[in-house]
Amino acid sequence: MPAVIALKPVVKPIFTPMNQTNAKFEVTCGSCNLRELCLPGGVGAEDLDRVENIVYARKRVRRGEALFGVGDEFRTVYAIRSGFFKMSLVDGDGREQVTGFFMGGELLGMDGLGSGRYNGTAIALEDSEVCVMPYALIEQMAREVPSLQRHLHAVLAREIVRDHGVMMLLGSMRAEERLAAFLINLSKRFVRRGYSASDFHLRMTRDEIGSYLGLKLETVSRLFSQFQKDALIEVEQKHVRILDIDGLERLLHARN
Amino acid sequence: MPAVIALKPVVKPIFTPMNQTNAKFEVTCGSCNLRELCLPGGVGAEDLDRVENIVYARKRVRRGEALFGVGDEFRTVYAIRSGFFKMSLVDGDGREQVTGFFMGGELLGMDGLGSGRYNGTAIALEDSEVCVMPYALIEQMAREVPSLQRHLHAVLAREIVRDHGVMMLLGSMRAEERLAAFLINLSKRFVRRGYSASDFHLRMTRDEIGSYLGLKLETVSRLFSQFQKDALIEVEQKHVRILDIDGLERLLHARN
DNA sequence: CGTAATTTTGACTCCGCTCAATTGGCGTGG
DNA sequence: CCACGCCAATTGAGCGGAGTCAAAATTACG
Repeated sequence: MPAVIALKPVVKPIFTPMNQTNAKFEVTCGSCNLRELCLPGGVGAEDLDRVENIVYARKRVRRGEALFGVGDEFRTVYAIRSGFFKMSLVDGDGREQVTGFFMGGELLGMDGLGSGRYNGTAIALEDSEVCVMPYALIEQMAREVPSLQRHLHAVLAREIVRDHGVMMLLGSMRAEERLAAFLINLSKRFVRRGYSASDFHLRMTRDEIGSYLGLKLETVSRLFSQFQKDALIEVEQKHVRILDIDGLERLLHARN
Repeated sequence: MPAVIALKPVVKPIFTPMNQTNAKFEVTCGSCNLRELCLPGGVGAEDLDRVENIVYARKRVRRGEALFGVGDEFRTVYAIRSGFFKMSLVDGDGREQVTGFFMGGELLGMDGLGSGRYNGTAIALEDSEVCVMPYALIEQMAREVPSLQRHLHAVLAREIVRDHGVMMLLGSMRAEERLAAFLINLSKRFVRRGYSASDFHLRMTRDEIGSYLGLKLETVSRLFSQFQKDALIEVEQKHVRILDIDGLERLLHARN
């Protein structure tokens, strides 16, 4: 604890609270129901009170707003407390690529760590709240708490593994397989957070889904219609109900 | 130093030298010309002699052999001392996806860190030599040497950024743009290692290039032929000479 | 309540895939 | 050393899946 307190002054002046009430937190990591999914994942109770001090502030991000943008100086990592985000890249020619969708307990901004600047833009797809964790504090704490260090590495590695999965999806699946994989993935992640596995609200547009899956929005829309015709799902705008998850799985694993 | 020595016995029994002479290293990190690209990248001279102890052994891998395979227990990270590797994934249906090609100074195996098992297979595309670095040692040393910790994180983050680049490539580029991007990327990496930017030997097959780029081998072959017809490159089997790098760049950034 | 944004659907096109045949390299063994 | 066989690469012909362009329908939002 003392070491952390000692470090804070160094970091503090940099982080001027941007727009919101963040002084005292109603919820600490210890009582946060997303803890297991989040950065303090593998940290035992004995170290948790120290690790909690990593959370420097809370920040609200309104739907449509950017949490950070490409090229912004990297200083902090964000944990999603509530809400939903997309991460995207734009190359020199204005081409957008959505690299992922993120929900409660997941971490944003770690890719900035390589170059000192965020490599992509994080945009809230609904009103959200994040925990602000200065990287300097994480670094410091990771040295002192091995379980945190281990978990931090695991989180980074898991992001790499996830990306490889997306590469496989983009590199070797057909359009309908991609959408099936996408729906199954969303379903699983909702379940882990206590929501329905079969009934959920898409927070992103067809265009954003298409960008993520390497398809055009028209193709995504057609596939939704076709899945509905095949009694795999029910879609009404952004509301999706999965009727036949096994059917989706079969579609996904169908050789050819 | 004492701490490291103390740790070694714990780890040692696990790592029985597999097939090669690895007792004494002719080359240490300090005198390795790939150091800047490698794990000890940002580590100053004062800490280098300690960090060097991370390299537990050297290992030779013959062309075609696997350095590790999917599902193998994760214990070590490998740094490529010489040679060339491909990393690939196979999903349940036998579908292969090449997730990357790796050369001198680059790290292999870090994705295993998330789950305790390697997530993909690393196969040597030419006779190669790697430095074997037990993760337990890296972890330990990262706690003691902040510059190593920082660099380790940076390396992980850069892999994520790289993967996002590939996602953009797969998700929103046309075939010829993909191949142009691929050639430009290879060229840059060869240059950093002191090889020719314009004249190199592809160590992978058309099929492997295709897998990486989300294309079929026939398409890759046709594109090589077309690039040659357009006087952008000269190809003869695995030998490539870039004649017009600007032309390739233009092709890459041509909107539509 | 009106305007903009998103989604759906249709018709047509074209890029990259499939299938197939041929050529070329390279290592192995007679 | 050459012939054989195997694997990699090239090239062609034809096809089909996803993209493009366009218009209409529905919804979201100020």
